[in-house]
Amino acid sequence: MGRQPCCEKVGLKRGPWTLDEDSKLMNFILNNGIQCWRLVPKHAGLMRCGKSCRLRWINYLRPDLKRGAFTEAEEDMIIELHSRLGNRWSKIAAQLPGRTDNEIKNHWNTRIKKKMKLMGLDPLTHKPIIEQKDQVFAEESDQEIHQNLENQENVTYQVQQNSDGPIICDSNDEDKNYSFFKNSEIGSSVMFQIGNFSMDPYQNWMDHNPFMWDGFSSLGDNFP
DNA sequence: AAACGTCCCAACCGCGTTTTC
DNA sequence: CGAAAACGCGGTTGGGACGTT
Repeated sequence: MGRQPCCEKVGLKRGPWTLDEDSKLMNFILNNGIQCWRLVPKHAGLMRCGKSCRLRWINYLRPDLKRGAFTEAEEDMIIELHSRLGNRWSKIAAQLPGRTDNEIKNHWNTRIKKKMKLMGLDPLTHKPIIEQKDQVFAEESDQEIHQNLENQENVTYQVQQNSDGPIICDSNDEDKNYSFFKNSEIGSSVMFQIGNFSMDPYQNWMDHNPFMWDGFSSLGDNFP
């Protein structure tokens, strides 16, 4: 023995909701609340399954939905939350009043992903995308890293402007310039903790670059 | 104006978890 | 306690809207 089936599977309507269906569902829920989604379509006079009613209510009919375009602040928050929570859209939506998980997911897939790629960031990892020419640096630098490892603890580079945008320069060797930090502030310094470098230069970059959403760390441990 | 391509989003699908019997 | 349905979530898709050729 288990639960009763949620609805009769035959004869159910699918596809886009009509105004009449919306009206019936809205009126029923506003007058009766939600006790059991299985019973909602039956009592509201709808030929839909409870699951479909639930989705329609949550994503479209709920009176507290904000609707309209996402603001810059909302986008920033989504990016930050995604970097911490990954594709846990319902958790992300819980931090954005009036927005649904479906809405945020759609916005992420259609807008924010592209925006991040344009910024040179991988939407999956939120870390800079290493281009082909940078990979040459990464490969060449491996040997150098190990040489430095024997000589000093930290290596400092400075971010400078050239015709192609920000580059970092080895402060100890003016001939060595690397087009690596495209979103970095001109004049800032970059210090690698050489002692923590591994054999994999790509992993080194992932683990030790100093530009990883530091501004968001203030949000602390308020998230589950 | 028509054909085609791209974008966007509502809705569906399938799966893991929770709840109920 | 196990079985089965409800629930909730994330991935995917269908098709309308819009832009481009």
